[in-house]
Amino acid sequence: MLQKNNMNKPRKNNTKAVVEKMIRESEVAVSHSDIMAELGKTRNRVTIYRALDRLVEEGVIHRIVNIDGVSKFAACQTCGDKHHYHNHIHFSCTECNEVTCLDDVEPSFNLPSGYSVNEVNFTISGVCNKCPQ
Amino acid sequence: MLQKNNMNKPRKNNTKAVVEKMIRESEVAVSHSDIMAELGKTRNRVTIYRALDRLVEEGVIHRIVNIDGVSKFAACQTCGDKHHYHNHIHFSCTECNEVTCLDDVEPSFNLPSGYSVNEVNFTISGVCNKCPQ
DNA sequence: CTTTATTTCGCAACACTGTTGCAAATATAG
DNA sequence: CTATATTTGCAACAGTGTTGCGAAATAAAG
Repeated sequence: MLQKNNMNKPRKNNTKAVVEKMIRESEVAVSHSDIMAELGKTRNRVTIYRALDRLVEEGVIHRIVNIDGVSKFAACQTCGDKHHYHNHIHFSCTECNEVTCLDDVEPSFNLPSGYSVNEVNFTISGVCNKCPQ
Repeated sequence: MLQKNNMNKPRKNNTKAVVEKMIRESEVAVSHSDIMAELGKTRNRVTIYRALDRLVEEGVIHRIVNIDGVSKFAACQTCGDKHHYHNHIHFSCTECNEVTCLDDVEPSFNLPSGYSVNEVNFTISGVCNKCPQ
């Protein structure tokens, strides 16, 4: 009988776990294409997109929209279980292209009355502390 | 002799001016597709992209990357000629899908040493003051 | 264990945003 | 007017992300 899944594409139904582990172990925010590069061809593009969606929905990771419009993902560190909006700054380095969560930097701002907040996306682009200025 | 440009597509070489006017007269940030919708088929997709690029480069408008990763554009109001980075908050309403510049709200934050700032992108999504909460 | 239901997955196909190369059209300078 | 520079349209492409569907894997029920 023909095996549809060959050696190159072992199906294990654990994409979500693998993706989560990868994001947790990364110092910087990770994009879909980063994950694709690491998992190679063991998983399908769409499967990874769906795993990321599920993880975001479950509040395990959060999505960062980079300056170039591409989503990056980072594990939720400082956020508790409640997973309110992420009130910290993301730094996008123009030199090394890495996006890091500056968990300790809490921006403060005062919204005019009548506005309610669901989600914040604070991204600063510049040169990070690891790159030569 | 064959006219390549028919009545439906009058070439006027003023796309940049038209686009700038449209953005200036808008209360909210405007996307490429918004402009396409208004200019209809009088201009080419690419022409509008290039006009926007030029306007951004000239410091006439600034680019806002929305939560969904799509670029929106707004006229530079508070920024002077020098056009440093835009230190104000953009509010993206989940109800009316409009993006407004909250020019008066200046977020404050303290970066760790070793970081230098080129550009900031502060977008808050939620419900704006015109929509029912 | 066997059957059923749920979840995850791969594939194909698509939509949308944005970019690039090139040639034609327009505007500007001399 | 002629030469040069800018703007434009078209085609083609790349990248990101989504959807439908049927198959496979896992979990749950009997």
